[in-house]
Amino acid sequence: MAGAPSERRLSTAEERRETVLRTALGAFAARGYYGTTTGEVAKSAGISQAYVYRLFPDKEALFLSVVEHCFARIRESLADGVAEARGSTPEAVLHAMGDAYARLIAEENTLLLVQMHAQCAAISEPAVREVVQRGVARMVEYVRGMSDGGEDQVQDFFARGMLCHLVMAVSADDVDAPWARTLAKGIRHY
Amino acid sequence: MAGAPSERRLSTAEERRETVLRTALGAFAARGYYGTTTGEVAKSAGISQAYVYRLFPDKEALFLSVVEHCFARIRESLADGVAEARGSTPEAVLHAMGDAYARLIAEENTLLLVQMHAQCAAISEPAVREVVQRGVARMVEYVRGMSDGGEDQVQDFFARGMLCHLVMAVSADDVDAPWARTLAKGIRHY
DNA sequence: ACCGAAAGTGAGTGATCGACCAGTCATAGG
DNA sequence: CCTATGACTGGTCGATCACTCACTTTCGGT
Repeated sequence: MAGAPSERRLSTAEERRETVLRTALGAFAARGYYGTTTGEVAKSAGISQAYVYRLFPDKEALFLSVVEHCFARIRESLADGVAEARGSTPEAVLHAMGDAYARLIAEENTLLLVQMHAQCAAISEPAVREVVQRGVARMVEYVRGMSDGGEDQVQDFFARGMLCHLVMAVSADDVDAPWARTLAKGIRHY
Repeated sequence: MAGAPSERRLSTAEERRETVLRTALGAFAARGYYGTTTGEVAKSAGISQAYVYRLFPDKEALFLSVVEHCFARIRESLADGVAEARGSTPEAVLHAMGDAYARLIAEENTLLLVQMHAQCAAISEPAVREVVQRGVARMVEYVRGMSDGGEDQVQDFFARGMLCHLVMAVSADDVDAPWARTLAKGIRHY
């Protein structure tokens, strides 16, 4: 495959690890930590199930990697939002961040779904809870720091983000009904 | 059946079904639909695993019953809130509803946790999605109708409700840090 | 051409899952 | 007391789970 002689930075195993990470993201997005099997992940990554365990110590570590990758991607998109509205009012910065986030999950809604599943798994899986706590903590402080918004503004920002989870869970934007329109109002899905 | 001389409304099987429903609520609250086994439910209900399948056709039906029971309990608490602020301004009614909901999940946070897991399971389990859609739809219309609030007010109400999920998932009220205080601010946990 | 290391897999391990069935036990009506 | 009915369980089924290991293939360096 692409026997490119020039700039190959990653070892082949490292490339595989990234492939598995990406496809595992899709798998975990659908059925979560408990509902996803390592066999499914392997299959969708095009490798044997045994090799998953060469790339990651166990299922939990794989899931944690996926969740962390997910947080990183979201942070990047928030940074994009900040870049668009640098130095504006807190309201403008928060709006730009929300918009960037909306664009991100519009083109890759698995990120949002993994967030949901991670929060669910955090309930009774200490290792997951720790990662989610750190991820959320960092995100809150980033949003606060970059927007210079007040407590209520920052809180509203995350409340609105969580509302996206509900909208996605019930497919509110596929439903043509008043209740669905109320929930999804103003949530841009590009 | 019901040959009981005194006031026994439910047949014994019906009683058992309710017992299983209550304990299953606790089990599903912890590990969700995929992560909870019928064996665990049976054990915590004090019956054999086989008998779970006499009371419910399968695991899915049991989970759906739990979720529906959950929605019903929440609706009751919203009604309590309405009763406290009948005829007031939309803001007052919404606040009373939120307060009643907060009291409910303070004394039985499993209801909140099941809601989270139900939304996650709704992603790839059509039957669950249907139940959650109906439950949420009914809730939105109830809140709108009773509060007479505008679209934005109703939407904010549910956004705030979803924020509770995040607060619970990361145990924000057990963490003494600015980010946690920002998220949990104003969320009454009695 | 050869070799050592890394990439990758087939074939399993024991454990546990949801679901089922044959049967035991308690009880109420006659 | 007898018997029919409903509550309830032990034992087990095939499938599937996370995880392991012995093994083969690929490939870069010399």
